[in-house]
Order: sequence, then structure tokens, then C-alpha cells
Amino acid sequence: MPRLERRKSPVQARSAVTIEALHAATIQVLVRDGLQRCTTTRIAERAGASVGTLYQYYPNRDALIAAVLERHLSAIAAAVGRACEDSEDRPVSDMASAFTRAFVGAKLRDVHVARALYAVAQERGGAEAAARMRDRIVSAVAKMLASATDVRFDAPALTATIAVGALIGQVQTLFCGPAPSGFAERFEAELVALIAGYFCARRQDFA
Amino acid sequence: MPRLERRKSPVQARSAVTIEALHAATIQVLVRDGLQRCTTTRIAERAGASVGTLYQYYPNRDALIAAVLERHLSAIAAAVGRACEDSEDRPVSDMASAFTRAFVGAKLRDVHVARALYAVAQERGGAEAAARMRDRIVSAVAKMLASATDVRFDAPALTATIAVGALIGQVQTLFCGPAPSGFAERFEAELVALIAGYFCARRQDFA
Amino acid sequence: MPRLERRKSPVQARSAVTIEALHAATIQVLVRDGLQRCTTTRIAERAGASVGTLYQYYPNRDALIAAVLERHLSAIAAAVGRACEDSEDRPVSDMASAFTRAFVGAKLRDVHVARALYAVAQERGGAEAAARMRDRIVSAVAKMLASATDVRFDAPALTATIAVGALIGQVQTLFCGPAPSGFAERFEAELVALIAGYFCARRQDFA
Amino acid sequence: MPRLERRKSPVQARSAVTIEALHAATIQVLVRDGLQRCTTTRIAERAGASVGTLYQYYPNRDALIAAVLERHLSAIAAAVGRACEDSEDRPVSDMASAFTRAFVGAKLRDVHVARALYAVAQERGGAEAAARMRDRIVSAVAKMLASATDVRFDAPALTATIAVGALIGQVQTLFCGPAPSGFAERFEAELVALIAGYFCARRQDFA
DNA sequence: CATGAATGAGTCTTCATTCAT
DNA sequence: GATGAATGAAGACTCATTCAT
Repeated sequence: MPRLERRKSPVQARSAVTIEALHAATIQVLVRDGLQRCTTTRIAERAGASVGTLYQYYPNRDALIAAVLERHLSAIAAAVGRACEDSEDRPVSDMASAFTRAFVGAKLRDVHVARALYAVAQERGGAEAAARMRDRIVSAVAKMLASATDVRFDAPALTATIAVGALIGQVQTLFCGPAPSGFAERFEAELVALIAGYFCARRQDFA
Repeated sequence: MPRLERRKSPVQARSAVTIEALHAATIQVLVRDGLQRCTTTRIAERAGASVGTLYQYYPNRDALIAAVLERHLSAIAAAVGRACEDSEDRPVSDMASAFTRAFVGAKLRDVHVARALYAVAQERGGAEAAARMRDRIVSAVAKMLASATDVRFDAPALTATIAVGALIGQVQTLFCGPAPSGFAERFEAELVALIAGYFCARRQDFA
Repeated sequence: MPRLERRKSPVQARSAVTIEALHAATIQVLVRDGLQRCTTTRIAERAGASVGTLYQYYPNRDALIAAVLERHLSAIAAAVGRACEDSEDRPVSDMASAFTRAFVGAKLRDVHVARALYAVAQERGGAEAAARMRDRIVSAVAKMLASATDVRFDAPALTATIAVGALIGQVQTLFCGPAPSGFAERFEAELVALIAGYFCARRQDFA
Repeated sequence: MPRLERRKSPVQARSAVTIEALHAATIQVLVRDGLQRCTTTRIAERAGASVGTLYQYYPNRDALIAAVLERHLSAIAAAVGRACEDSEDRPVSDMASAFTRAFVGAKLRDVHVARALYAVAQERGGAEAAARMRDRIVSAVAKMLASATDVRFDAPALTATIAVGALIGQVQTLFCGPAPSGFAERFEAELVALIAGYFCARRQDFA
């Protein structure tokens, strides 16, 4: 079972540049050619480096791809997490709106990247990263829900899990071909309605 | 660009048996070894046939895998479609419940298969099949919604799309590690609430 | 820790031919280029086959080379073993002569092969094979010694081990450059004297 | 065909220290990882230097390894040579004993090093070094034999060659797995008997 | 029709060697 | 002098696909 950690930390300045180039190249190749055709040779070539250089920093191909996925998911989790914190101690309708907009904004900023990383999330190392990020987001949402001023949730964790799942599914919708006309415009509003509706349905009104 | 159609039709009974064995073997290997290690040799071996035989029926590996995915998705679309038809001309709450239960029942009947086919849906040929099935389901749901007795929808197609997406996202939730305690039991009920809540939120009451 | 066994047994006739060709090619490349440069590509090329074919029968390069070594050593062990059996229940001088001549005859039949396989015997899988063959020969010699009609040995196994070692060392002598003039002619006679002298020195005369 | 000489001489004290560290590191890596995995990077790392520094002193990897082998063999040849000189003009039994004990003492002082260098002696540059050292030892033994006070040898060089070969073979015995019980204790005594017996058998008594 | 041996392009990965800093 | 990042040729191994039997 091969490890996935980075091989060495950059001592000289040019190392950082190289690593950055490798990340960018990986995403580009992933977007252009798909996971199967995302080979070390292509990545290196695209990054303007040699395969040898790639292996100076990552023990194997999977480790590099996992790192890229990790970073992508991490950014999303961070953005959503921040939005949730900012919305604690507010009414649920605000929460639904803030959470949904943060998720959509972060995830759909670059749909092509999300799409390319989609398949990765099921490969070795990817599933773990994906699960970890889900958990981070679910926790943040649950914590936010528990702090709602107007409503009380019976099972915030469960409600958060379902809500996150409902949004994640929309990502797939987006890159599974062309959407019905007028879709893009009303998309975010619809999702807010979806989440808000669900939150309200799960509330246990204060006595 | 290689074709994906089947090579010859199973005119003889023997052929049908072989094709069936190949399909079953493909799923088993996919579940056991993952997409990357799902090789023609392994599939043939598992099916009790030879590689040569495999190539008698499918022009290449991708065609076989695409066929398996197609059939899986088709079964789900059919089940959901049936449920939608059966629920036409009923109140929305019935619709939400029937649709949700049909989807969950069909998709989660064998989670391990769903999981194995997850990555496939992003590979060559897979995305198209997935999109096609989505459309079938979305259409069925939209048609159902348009026939609601108590409510009228402004944009049934959009509403259906969002609803389907919301359910699809839950699949990922399921195989992304262990769910919170009590999750499985309340899962279906929660989803019904999610969908019903959304449908209600989108309704335009009759004057 | 990779396995070393053969991958599949030949079902069709041509397989046997291929395997034979691979063995022969391996020895040739080993002799010509040395262990380090004995690559799968070169072996396959020399055998008139493709790398793929090589891997149909051997799980990895080491397994193939080990198989070749094994066969070589096995032939020698068999020849020496036969000579030892034929010399049981005879006087020691006969034993020394028969054993020595059998060993030299078998090992030096093809010095270049022996030389090529020399380094192999220290690599992964090689050491075990070499040790196993040593043991077979030592056992045969010990059994022979124990049956001597004119002498009795205190520790036949120990004596056999030393004697075998003494002969093995001569192999290295042979391919470590040119021998002194007149060496080749008197070589075998000298070795018989070496072994005979040692056997006599270790005898415990009957009372 | 690359050269094997050293690149610069250690004029400064610092250089001598570095070279010493490189030698020690090479042996350690050789023992720990084997010839194949004995890479310049590992050697340098183990020596606490950088690859660049390694190449300041040796033109290439083979040159370094050859130097280490050379030194190892040289030490053995020197020890045996000294013992032979000290035993000139003595009876053969003394010679057999002194020669054997010197060889065994020198070679088996560190069996693991001997074992690690075993494979090296067959690689490029190694065979020559090994042959050279053999010759040095054979010459010393032959000279010693020629000076025996009680016996006269017909062909001292031939006799010496065989004797040296007989001892060298024992080395392989030692690291080819576990020896029979009681082996280690009686080992040296047996070898003395082997050599002494041979010397006596080759003597031509004075008239 | 079925078989499975053969193929070889294409992957990942290593490592001796160089050279800018 | 020392360093270590970069290089890229070369090696092991896989697997979709073909075709003689």
C-alpha cells in the first residue's frame, strides 16, 4: 500500500514554482483528457518539467492527483465553513440562503475542474479525501443549524447531511449536458428554495 | 473514434446466455477490483469464457462497460418512470412520496453496484448514458408534476431537474463512509420531506 | 514480496517452444551482457518474442532468471548425485575421483554459462536456489562417504560440506582470467588429489 | 567506455574525510540494500554529503564501487601476503596452518561485507580487481611453498592456485544459509586439514 | 464459433549525471 | 567547493486487441 504524502519540502525557491506548475498542469490534463489519460508524462510535459521532477515531489501519480483533489475540496470546505460560521445565531431562512450561495459559488466557480475531479473522488485516496471534506461541511452546517434563533432542530447532523447531499447532486446535474433554458438564471434561487423548504420542514417550533 | 454498438445480436439462445454472463462478470469485477483493474481478461475469466468470445459480442472493452452501465441506469429510469406514471393526477404530497421511494428503492437496492458504476459514468460513453437517463427521469417527473390535482407548477421541468439532482446527491452520501447513527432508518423519510417540502415551495396555488 | 512461480502452464504446443526459447535467450543475454544489462526487452528480442509473451509465463524478470538458474543448478546436482550413488560402498579413493570428475564435468561443460549465472546466485531468489542445490549435493556426498568400505568418517556432513566448497571455489578460479600454463591439463588431476587428500585426512581407520 | 580513476586526489584533510565517509556509506548501503539498490543518492545521503560532492571525487558510480571493492580485496591480499612471508623457510604444515588462518581471519572478519561485495566482483571493473588480488595471493603462496624446508613442490604456482580456490569456495558456503551444527567451531580446523592434506599430497620428497 | 497465445504501444517509476546557484 | 533540483533515457510491467488453431 503506497503512501501518498509529499516526498520532500521545497528548500530552494524554484521548487515552489515547480510544484505549483505541476498542480496546474494536473488539472489541465484532467480537464482535457480525463482521469484515464491523465498520465505522468502528459502532466510533466504540460507543466514544462520532466517526469523525474514530478517524482521528486510526489511518490507516485496517485499522490499527485490526490493532492490536487484535496486542495480543491479544501477550498470549498473552507468557503462553506466560513459562510456557516458567519450565519450562526440567525434565523433559518438566512442560513439556508447563505449556505446554499456559498456552496454554489465555491463549487461552480470552475465547473470544468469540478467535473474533472469528479471521477477522481472514487479512485484510491480520493474517496477518503471526499468523505473528509463532506464531514467538515456537514459539521459546519450542523453547528450552524443548532444555533438557529427561531427554530430548533431535532437532529441537526442528519438534516445537515441530507442538505449537503442535495446540493452535491446538483453539481452532477450541471455537467451532465445542457440544462433547460432559463435554468442557469433561476438555478441558485431554486436551490435556496430547496434547502429553505427542507430546513423549515424539519424544524421543531419552540413552545 | 471507436464505435460502441454491439457486434452481433443474440439470435441464438447460447449467445444470450453468454452476454448475460459477461454482464454479470463485468459488474462483479467492477465491484471487486474497480474500473482501472476491470480488464477484459478478468471479465472473461469470471464469465467462464475467453477474451476472444468477449470480442465476438462487443467491439471493445468500453462498449461492454457502457452496455452494463446503460442497463443499470435503464432499470432505474424504468422503475422511477413507472412510479411517476402511477402517480399522475394525484396531489403533490403523494407524488413526492412515490417518486422518492421509487428512486431510493431502485438505486439503493444494490449500493455496491451503484458505487462501482459511479466512476464509469464519467468515462467515455458513460456521461452520455447518464445524461440520457437523467432526462428520461426528469421528463417523467415533470409530466407527473404537471398533472397535479391540487397545485400548479410554474416550471415543472426545472422543478423536476432540481428534485432529481437532490436525490442523486444522496447516493454519494451513502457510500462516502459511515453515516451518523440512526441515519439509515430515517433516511427515506427525510428524503420524502426534502422533496415534498421543495414541491410545496414551488407550487403556485390555484386562484 | 513478489512471487517467483510460473504463471501458467502451457496448454497449447507452441507454448513449450516459447518457454524454451525464453530460457535459451536468457542465458545468451546473461552471457553476452551480464546480469545488470539482462533486461526483459533484450531477452524477448533475443528469443524472437515480445515482452508480453515473456510475462505470460513469468510474473516478473527475477522469476525467469531464477528459473534458468534453478535448471542449471539442478542439472549439476543431478549429475553429481548420480555419480555419488554409483560410488557408494566403494573405497574412498574411488569416491574422491568419481565425485570430483562428476562435478568438474558438469560445471565446466559450459563455463560461460556458469560464469553468467555466478552473479545471479546472489540476487533475490538466486541465493535460495543455490543453497538448495548445495544441500542436495552435500547430502549425496555425505551419504556416499558414510558408505565407504575402507574408512569411517566422524562427521560425513561436515566433510562433505568442506569438500563441495573446495570444488566450488575452483569454478571462480577458472573464469577469473587466464590460468598458468599447463593448468587446464592438470586441473582435474589436481582436484582429485585435493579431495582425496582431504578425505584421507578425515578418515577414522577401522580398528 | 568511462574511466574508473578517481577525479582528484585528497590534498586537503577535508577531502580525505569525505572520501572515507563515502567508502563507509557505500559498504553500508551495499550491505543493507544490495548492489541493485545501491544508488548514488543513497550513498551520498548516508555519507552526509550531496550527490554533487560524490561526483567531485569519482567520475561515476562504478568507479566508487570499484574503489571500495579494491580496498576490501587489497586488505585481504595484504594480510594473507604478510602471513605467507612470515612463513617462508618453514615446514609445510606450518605454512598450511598460517595461510589458512590468515585467509579465514581476513575474509570472515566481516562476512556481511564479503557477501555484499560478492555480486560486485562480477560487474564491470570488479572481475579485474578480483583477478588481480587472486594473483597477488597466489604469488605469495607460491613463493612461500617454494621455500619449504622439508618438501619440494613440482609446480608451486599450480598448487597455490588450487589451494586459494579451495579456500575461496568456503566463503560462499558460509553465507549460503545455515551451516550444519558444530560447523563454525570446527571450520577453521577442517580447512587447515584440507590445505595441509593437499600440500602433503603434492609434495615431492627430497631424495 | 470458441480459444488463448502473442503482440507491442503505452504506463509508471528509477537513477546516474549535470549544472545553476 | 558544495548543493540539490532538474533531467530524460531506460527498465519493468500491463492490457486491449488480434488471429492462427
